[in-house]
This record gives sequence, C-alpha cells and structure tokens, in this order.
Amino acid sequence: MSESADSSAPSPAEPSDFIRDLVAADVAAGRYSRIHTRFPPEPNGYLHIGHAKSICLNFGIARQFGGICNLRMDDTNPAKEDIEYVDSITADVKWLIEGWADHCLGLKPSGATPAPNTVEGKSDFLMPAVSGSESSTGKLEPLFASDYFEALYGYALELIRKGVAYVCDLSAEDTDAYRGSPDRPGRNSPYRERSVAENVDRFQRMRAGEFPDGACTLRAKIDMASPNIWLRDPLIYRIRHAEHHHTGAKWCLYPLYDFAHCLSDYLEGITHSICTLEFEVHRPLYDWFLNQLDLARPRPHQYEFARLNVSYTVMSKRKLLALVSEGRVTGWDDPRMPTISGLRRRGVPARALRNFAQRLGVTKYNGVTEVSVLEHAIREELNTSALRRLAVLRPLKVILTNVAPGESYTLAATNNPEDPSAGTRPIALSRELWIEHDDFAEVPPPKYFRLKPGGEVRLKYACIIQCREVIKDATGHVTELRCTADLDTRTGGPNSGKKVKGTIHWVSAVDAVEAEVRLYDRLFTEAEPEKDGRDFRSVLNPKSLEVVTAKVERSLADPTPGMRFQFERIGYFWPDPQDSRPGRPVFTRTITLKDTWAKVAGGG
RNA sequence: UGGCCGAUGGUGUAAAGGUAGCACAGGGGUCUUUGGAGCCCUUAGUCAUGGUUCGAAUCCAUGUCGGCCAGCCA
Repeated sequence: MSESADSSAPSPAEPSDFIRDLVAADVAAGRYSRIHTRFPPEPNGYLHIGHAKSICLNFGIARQFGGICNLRMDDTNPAKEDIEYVDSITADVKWLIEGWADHCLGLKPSGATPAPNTVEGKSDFLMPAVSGSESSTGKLEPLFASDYFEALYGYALELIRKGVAYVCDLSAEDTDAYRGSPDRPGRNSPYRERSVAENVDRFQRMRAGEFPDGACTLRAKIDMASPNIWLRDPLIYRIRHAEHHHTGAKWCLYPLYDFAHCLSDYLEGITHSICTLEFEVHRPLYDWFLNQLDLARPRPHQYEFARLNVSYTVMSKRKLLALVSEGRVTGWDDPRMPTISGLRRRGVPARALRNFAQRLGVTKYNGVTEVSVLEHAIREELNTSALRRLAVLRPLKVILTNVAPGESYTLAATNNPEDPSAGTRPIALSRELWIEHDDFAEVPPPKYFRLKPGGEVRLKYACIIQCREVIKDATGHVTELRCTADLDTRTGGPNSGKKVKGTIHWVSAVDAVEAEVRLYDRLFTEAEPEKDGRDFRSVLNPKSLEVVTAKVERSLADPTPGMRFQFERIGYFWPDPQDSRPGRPVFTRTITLKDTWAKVAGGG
C-alpha cells in the first residue's frame, strides 16, 4: 500500500560491481550517447527471485546512468510460450520497480514494429523504446523479439548472400551426429557448399511454407572443428508450423536464440546486454553475428554474471512448474514459492526485494545465498513500517478473578515504536481474555520468563497478572487459567514501574475477532534440495503451511488491503489479497519475528 | 581425456601491488512493557605449490577443486 509513499526514505548508495565498472568506463570514454540495458525473459513461466536480481541489476544500471532498461519478451519459440506469462511478467516487473525505476522502464506503443530507415547511408532498423518518463498518451506494451521477425529474416538473407549461412537438409539426428562432441571435432554438412542462389531460393521457400517441420534449417557457416560447440555451424532458423502467441500464423520458421538475441539487442539500441553465466560460451557467437553484418549503429556487447541461488528453495522454471502442476503448492503465486508473484502474495515489500538484490553483489562465482539474508531484508523493511497489533494464534482462556464481569479498562497501545507519529489506539482489558497457549507452562523449563503456576507476567500495554489456578479437562489438558490482575501496575499507575521478567500479548475476549491465519514456512527441509542429485520432492517440508483460527483484536476485523502488521511477539502478517474479506479476515504470515527463545528451546 | 569461466571466514561479497573490510549467520553483553527492534563487543578467511617484487588476495606458472558447453530450448 505505502510502497511508493515511502520513497522519501534515503536510498542506499549505488552499489559497485564489475559490470557497473564497465558501464562507467564506457560512459567515461563517451562510447554511447545513452546507456540502454534490457531485461529479456522468455514468456514460458513466472518470474522468480533470481529474475529479481537481474531486474534490479539491469534497471539499477539504467537508473544510475540515466538510461533505459527495455522489458522484452524473448519469444522465439512458439511451442513453449503463452500470453499468460507475458501478462504476469509485465505485472511483476512493474511491481518490483515501482517507485524506484519506473521512469527507466522501456516499453513501446502497442503494435509498433521496427521502422526501416537509413543511417549514414546504410539501411537500418530501429525499435525505439518509450520510457515511463517520456509519457505518451497511447497504450504501451513490452517489446517482443517476435516483432523483429521481418527484420531478422532480412539479416538472415544478408548472411546467405555473404556466403556465411546455408540451408541444411540434415535431419535433427544427423545434425547432432555431425556436430561431434566437446573433445571431438564435427564434420561438415553435405549441404554446406550450396550456392548462394540455391540457399536464397530454399530459404524463401522455407518461409513460404513449402517444407514440413524439421525438413531443413538455416545454419551459420563458421567452423565445424571449433573447440566451442556453439561455433560448429549453429542453427539460425528452424521450421515450426505453429501458432505464435504474438505473431499468430504469420510465420512457419522461427529464429533461434543466438541469432535473434544479439540482433534484438541491436535493433533496440541496447548498449550493455547482461545475462547469466551459462551464456558465456555463446558470446563468441553473439559477436560473430553482429560482426558479420554491416550494421549502421554501435553494436551491443554481452556481459555475464552469476545467477542467484537461494538456500531452502529451488529456482529453475521447470521445477517451479512441477510444483504447480503437481499440486504441491496452490499456484505460481503460492506464498511459499520463490516467484515474484509468490513473494508479493506473501506480503514481501518490493523494496525489501530490491535491498536484498543490492546486498547480493554481482560476480562470476556461482554460489548459494543463505535465505537468512532475504529474511533479514524483509524484517528490516517491515520493522520500520508495520503497525503493531495483538493477536493470539493458539488461544488459552484466562479469567481475571478480581475483575468484575462487565468491568473494563481502556488502555493505549502503541501502533509502532519505530515511528512515534503512528500514535496509539485504545484497547480494552476486561475479565476474560485470551493468551497464547505457549505462554503458559505448567512445568516451566529453566529460564522460562512467561506464565507458570503462581508466577507473574506482564500483559503488554496493561498490567501484571499472577496465575492462581490451573483448570484442566478430563484428559489433563490445560483449558483455562484463573489469575489476579494488579491494576496498580498499569501504564501510568502508581506501581507501573514494577519489573517482571516476561511480557506477553493477549486479546480481550469480549473484543476478540476470529481470523484465519496462514502460517507459511520454508518449502523445503534441506538447504540444498537437489544436493547429490536427489529429487527435490523428497525434501518438501510437510509443515510449510499451517492454518489456525486466531483471536485478534477488534481493529483487525476489517484490515485495509495492502496494510502490513506485526502481530507482537509473533511475526509480520498482511491480509491475504485473494481471500481476505471484510469481517472475515484472512491473514498471511510474511515472516516470523526473530525469536531467540525458540533457538534456546530448540524450536518451539 | 576439448573449450570457456571461476575459487577470500559457515554464507554472500569488498580490497584495481601497500593495514584483509562489510553484510547475513553464530557467540557474548547492554537496553527493553515485543525473549522483537536498537546499541556494543566477539569468533572465523585469501584453494595449493613455486615464481616476480622492498612488498602479492591481487601479477606469472603449474596443480587441485567447482561451474558451464555436444536442444531444430532460452
């Protein structure tokens, strides 16, 4: 709710890393008129926290150097992509950068495609982006690699005419066989020396739909003996008679990543094309295509950094899809998922994610970041802004025997000790109340500061009570406590300074409202779910979700959507954006409070 | 056994030939009407071996370990 409202808070200093250093050097050398990055997901799944790192890097650089970061759908494979993903990706990116880098978001007018033009006597195509700050009245949409198919087709023809690309009729199996292996050179395709005229003709017929799927491909003529497999005459186009989510039935041949990506970058005027480490071996190919073509404008360059891994979760789209499709979570936005939509649904503020990403650093070392770093960033953000409220998750009834039925005392509860301007709210203390079952121990362990038979404890914002009697049911289960209240120890009372070891939270029974509370925990029981090749399904945390019916204070009966709360001594919560209803609140736990007692007690 | 890339406390990262620092985690303390937060203190590190140098985490060599690459996926 208040995510952009707090943009006045000091933003941390711009981080420094080897990529930013390279960009800064390019700026200092005057190599580009404007820095232009891009975030190019394939719309075949939801974005996850690993993408968040990339988004923060790419938009962070655009922001820092006064440039733009294009949001581009890298949609060259019609078989895997879907409009559902285009929409979710767009929403996730906008949410993550809102109030921080919206002015750097590069989009384009709906339906726009690259315009042919001439630069310094050379024919060229350019797909200019419209940033959030360059406001336009028209409707904007992300950029799509599929909007460049016509331009890409032209570049492919140029390669053919140069004699560095050819149509190959080898089957998929034979293409594999001819490629060789990492330690064994490949062999030239028998179609490698076709004439330019024949290649042009065949490529045009490929486009015209004369060949079935797989009948032939367009390949770059590079070096079948290269130690880098990606330089062994890589495929440029394959035939796919398939409907594309963005171009419909217009095309039956589709470009492959290596060819499409570098040229998409070029068409958009990208200066720094930042991707993850697994593309490092593709960089010579990225450069090869751009260098073969007679390009009019400065060409982009690719840089690689290590993708993010986080402990106690999995990150690949394939595995996340499996969790969803196998029903192990409720959907892509299940609060236990490491997806951006899952984290959002859990109540994690975008700013916490950005701060997390910033602390990660950018290197070429593939490691695993401990989830505690993320958790810390979330608590840090929520601690300053969340309103404190009293809620009892596992209620135990307490009767204050010296308070008469109907008698009531109004007390002032602090809304946020980190922010005095948040003020106080009145809460009522009366004869019957609820406390946390865990806050009473009939046989207390050593150093137990909470309520025990005969013991004293302070009720937060109220007074000290003493346990006089323990009532149990037939099975010996504690069902009720009879206590006396020392009203002189109330805030402002004559004995308010009296010290007791423990302070517990509580809710007055007459004022309590019932609420469903969803207690989410980490999805896996192992820090590295896939360690030693084991199936991540075998280490799913069976207790990753527990639902309880809590007693919450009346002010929580109809929570404002988007509002963050700290249930004192428990954790951070917010009304579930899907399921919470006025008068029937449903709270989702974003994260627990750090609890040093739980650690001492061995988790409890 | 081919190529490319990497290696700094438990984890993630700084140090661009000159005092190995920061964050998270861990430990201790202080404060506290949240066993929260804050504040203070603290444990713990340059993969190995040579070389260059007055001086090496940094440069060079060799080795070790790890990641990536043989999709008509991206």
